Amino acid sequence: MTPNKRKATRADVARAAGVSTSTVTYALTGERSISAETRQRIMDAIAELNYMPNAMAQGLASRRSGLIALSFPVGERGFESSDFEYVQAATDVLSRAGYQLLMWPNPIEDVESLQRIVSQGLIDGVILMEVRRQDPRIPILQATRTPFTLIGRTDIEDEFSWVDADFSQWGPMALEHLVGLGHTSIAVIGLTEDMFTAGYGPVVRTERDLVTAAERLGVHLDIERVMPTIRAGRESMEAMLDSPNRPTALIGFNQPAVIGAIETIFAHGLRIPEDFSILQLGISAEAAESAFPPQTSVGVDSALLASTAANFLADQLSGANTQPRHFLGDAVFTNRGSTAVAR
Amino acid sequence: MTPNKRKATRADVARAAGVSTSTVTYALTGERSISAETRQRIMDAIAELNYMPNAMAQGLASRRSGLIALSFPVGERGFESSDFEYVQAATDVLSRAGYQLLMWPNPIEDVESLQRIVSQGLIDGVILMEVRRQDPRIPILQATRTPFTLIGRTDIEDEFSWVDADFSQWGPMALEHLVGLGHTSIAVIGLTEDMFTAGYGPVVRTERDLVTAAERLGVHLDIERVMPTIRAGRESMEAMLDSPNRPTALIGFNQPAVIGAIETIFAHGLRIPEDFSILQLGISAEAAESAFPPQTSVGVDSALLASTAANFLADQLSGANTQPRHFLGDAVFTNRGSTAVAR
DNA sequence: CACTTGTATCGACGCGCGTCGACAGATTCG
DNA sequence: CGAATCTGTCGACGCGCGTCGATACAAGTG
Repeated sequence: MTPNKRKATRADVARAAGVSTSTVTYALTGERSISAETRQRIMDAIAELNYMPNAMAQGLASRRSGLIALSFPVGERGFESSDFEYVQAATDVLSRAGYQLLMWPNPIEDVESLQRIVSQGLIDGVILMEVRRQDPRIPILQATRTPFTLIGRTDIEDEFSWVDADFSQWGPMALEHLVGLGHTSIAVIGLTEDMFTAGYGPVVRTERDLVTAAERLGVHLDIERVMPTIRAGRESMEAMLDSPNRPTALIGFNQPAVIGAIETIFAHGLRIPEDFSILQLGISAEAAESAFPPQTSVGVDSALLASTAANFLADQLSGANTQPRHFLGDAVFTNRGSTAVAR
Repeated sequence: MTPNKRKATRADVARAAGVSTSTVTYALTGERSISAETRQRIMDAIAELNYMPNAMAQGLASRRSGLIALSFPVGERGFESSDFEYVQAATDVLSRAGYQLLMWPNPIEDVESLQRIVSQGLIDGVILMEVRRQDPRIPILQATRTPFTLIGRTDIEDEFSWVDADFSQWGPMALEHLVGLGHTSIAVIGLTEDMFTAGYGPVVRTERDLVTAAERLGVHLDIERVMPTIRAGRESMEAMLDSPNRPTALIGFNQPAVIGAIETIFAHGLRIPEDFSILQLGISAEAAESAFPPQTSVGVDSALLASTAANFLADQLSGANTQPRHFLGDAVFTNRGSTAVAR
């Protein structure tokens, strides 16, 4: 309550407690043993003076900032609401481990900025989102010896710690659900090929696994690769509804396009799910629930991925675990009522 | 390319350039005049050594960290996708001004954590989101003399810098659009009263202004205050569709509830917008466009709000402007086709 | 009892930078 | 032409903390 002009420093506490400044530090960090009564005197002085260690000075002396950057490039596809689930989950874990999260929404290509911020010693570690098969951010982090963890995978999988969805489960799980409802001709709205190759590898396998599962289950698949726009989705669905082997269900792996597809389905006088079933892959819970109708989905628990990644990084920084670690998140099926028995 | 063990420091640069360390600093900051040739020698040495000032040391010496915290409490209503628009816009402005954005998703009530982080001297300023009429975060920031700017308003408006939507425009603008289309009985799905009073004042006025505008325009308003859930929205709309003075249009100020309302409208065999018009207030562009059908809306340019707030704070920190500043963002009408002429 | 081990504390130094006072030389002014 | 001012540079110090070696003393060891 007394209006101190200056913030209390370690020296003030030492003076008030009648000890030396290093003793204050040891009482706080526990790096060396301190008698109970001395510690108590120090704690009293700290409470009295409202002392709080200066983060900058700690960082300078200890060479650790307590800051972790989260690189989530906004890129061409913009935000999805699931991105926030990542941020939230990572923040929770990291703040419990004593770290703060720094936002880093710069594009993947903006390597100079990344270079700058890690060279400044401002950051103890980095979590990378939207990882590409060959990601330009990684060489920089390696060169500066900055610990990092990926949410996603690169072409080289073994050298770094990463977490990712187990995409191989998505196709089979989605198909089995629809086939179980009696669908035999199923449309797939995926992404254009260049977005796959520019993007990252495991996603490509999703489609391959879809085809394999379709052959095994003996159903017909009509795979369309469309741009992630509402318009492209409309046109694509229009074509499929006019085709001879007209599908009765849709697996979507491209949110904007699926929105267009839904419009087209309604425009044809079809009801969802009575006349046409929809199942989306990798859609966030929020988006799935606020759509009309709410979308049944197969995806991953993104909060789990993010918190696992955060834990990997925290362990690495504390020295608890230096080896690269990997985590594949199981596919999660959520029925929200947008699929039904085939007519 | 040479594998330096240690990071280059200011002393290394000084040695390489044959000057003193302080001269290096002055060459970098421009605080004192430096001859062109000396500056060039220093710049060469910097490039050669790949020198980058240490952020912690700079922070310690200058008492400024270059970090700005963004407090966006997640609270009971969770994320909206528009939240990301704020983050993105604020980051852009601040990074241009040389600041980094720190995420601070802790709840409003978690004042000890806030207290801690600002007392540590880790943060130069704070941007507050989800501001309440009496916000517990503000006294803490004042006590620690931490500059801050609000996105939203408190009961006391004049003492702090803030930016906010001009809610008073929303109701009239929405109503005039609908009345212009011939609607005379209009439903309103708003928030429950306790969420208003717990929340912040200006929102309350939105509703008052709606009523005033309705009287002026001579139309009938059916205002429902419902919980922000899909279920509550269904029930509310169900009741309104059964009422004698059945509305032909809906003004929504409660996204989850409107989703439920839309389901109900479809369930009654009504088409949007042919049989029933919908206009939403304060919905983010992303949410409005990914809804079915895309939602015509009246709201605010949230990116503009956020970047204005960021500019206010940056100016305050640079000493360019110490006075509190205010900004009211004009209402923005976006026609996405969910309204039509009344039948 | 002499010696090692352990406990509790102090003092000095370094982390890398910003800033202030001092100073030599060049320039301007009356 | 001497004094005042300006330009360019140096050296020393402080920011607040972590850490290491030294020290004084108590407790355990043979």
